[in-house]
Amino acid sequence: MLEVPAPPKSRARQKPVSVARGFHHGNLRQALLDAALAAPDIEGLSLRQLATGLGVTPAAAYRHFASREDLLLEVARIGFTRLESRFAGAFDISRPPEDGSEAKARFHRLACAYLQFADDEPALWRLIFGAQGAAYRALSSVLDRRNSYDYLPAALLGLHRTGVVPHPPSERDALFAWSAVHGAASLRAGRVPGALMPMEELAWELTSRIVQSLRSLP
Amino acid sequence: MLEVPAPPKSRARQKPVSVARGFHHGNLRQALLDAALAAPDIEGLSLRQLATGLGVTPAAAYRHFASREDLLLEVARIGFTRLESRFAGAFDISRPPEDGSEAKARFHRLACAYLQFADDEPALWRLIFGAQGAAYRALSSVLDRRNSYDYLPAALLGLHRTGVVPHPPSERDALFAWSAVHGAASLRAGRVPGALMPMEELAWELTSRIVQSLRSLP
DNA sequence: CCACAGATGTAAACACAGATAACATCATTC
DNA sequence: GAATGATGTTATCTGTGTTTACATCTGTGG
Repeated sequence: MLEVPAPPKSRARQKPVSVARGFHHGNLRQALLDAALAAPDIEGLSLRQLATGLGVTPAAAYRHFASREDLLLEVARIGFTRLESRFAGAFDISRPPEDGSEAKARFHRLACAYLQFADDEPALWRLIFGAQGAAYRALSSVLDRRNSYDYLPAALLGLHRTGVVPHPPSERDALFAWSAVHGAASLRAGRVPGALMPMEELAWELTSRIVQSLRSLP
Repeated sequence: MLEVPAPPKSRARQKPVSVARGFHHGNLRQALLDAALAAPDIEGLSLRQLATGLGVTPAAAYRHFASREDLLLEVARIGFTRLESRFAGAFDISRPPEDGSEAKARFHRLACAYLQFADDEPALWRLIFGAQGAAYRALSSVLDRRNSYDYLPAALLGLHRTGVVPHPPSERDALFAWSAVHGAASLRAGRVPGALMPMEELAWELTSRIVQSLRSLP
């Protein structure tokens, strides 16, 4: 439920990321979300600090969120859409790749998007996938995951259509690919020494090995 | 506040997992650790509940642990050694595999141990690897990781020595294998639908694909 | 134009958490 | 058999999530 961008009546405010209308605060909901998104440790933040940090009473937050958990879930939802938009930037899912080289490049860019998200927004990554992916699971039932879940199969399908991989991709192929990339991102987020090489190099290692494994299996 | 079920004087105690000496409580430290290990959500538990649940004052816990975080770190350390002992059960690292079939079986059992740990002790798994693996990283500097870090390289080396894989295993080979298995375990812990097949089958999928990828790379 | 209604924020309070300090008690040891 | 140190208790402090009652602002209809 975003209410943002259009002032209903008069009022000529330029928006400094949040404040829009001329309410008591000027939509606090978005300000709370923004502050949470900017926190270095989203899961660890307190509603009270968040509220008082915005010059507002703790109880005010409860006009916009049912609970702290509810706020965090909304933040996770935003984080998820950011990840999705990175996927969308990796390649255009509606246009098939021209040749094998482009198909491999798409797969590589998709892995890069995943890894780069973990690098760029570690707090969001932890919120979504950390702690057994509680937020992730809670979202899965609500979110239409179609978008984000379709990029990996599409990338693998592209590899097959362009002749890089002989067999059409199965769900298990996708699971394996996802496991490898997700696991590498997790190890990287956990600062495991071996996973700290330059991101594109890591993505190349992963994708080329995954492709290699897909070439030869039934 | 539960009053202690046991009279505070003499008493020849057999140890029911924890209580040992005839102190006020009889070693509380271990009792706290045991209670924490048995909790369904270790990270979410409170020192107070833990203490009062054992019929003891909250402050008593601070005689044995500097802080809640300290207790959790100790629990994580125990969890890590449990994981290690599962690795040890997968194969004897001091004896090389007889042939390729045994080498592959060792690799498979190692993956099984990893996945089974996540299945059997989800709370410990989350504590160690969840939330960016904070506990895991905190432990890494203290723990002698030699033991647990050596099983995967040993398994890969066995594959090479028995001729399953042509090239000697590099660190990147190990990283890729670890990423795939760790990622699958994470997705499984997060109850991602695709990862919920029977554990041994999943392990087979993973290990055979990893071996496949190792066969053909430089 | 202005009172009303609903949305928004405040003040005060409750229960609970982690943590500390001063005190009590027990087990061991000289 | 007292001294001593490890262990547990009784307050107490601060901070957090959350709720309740009240105050204020905003937009709207008479």
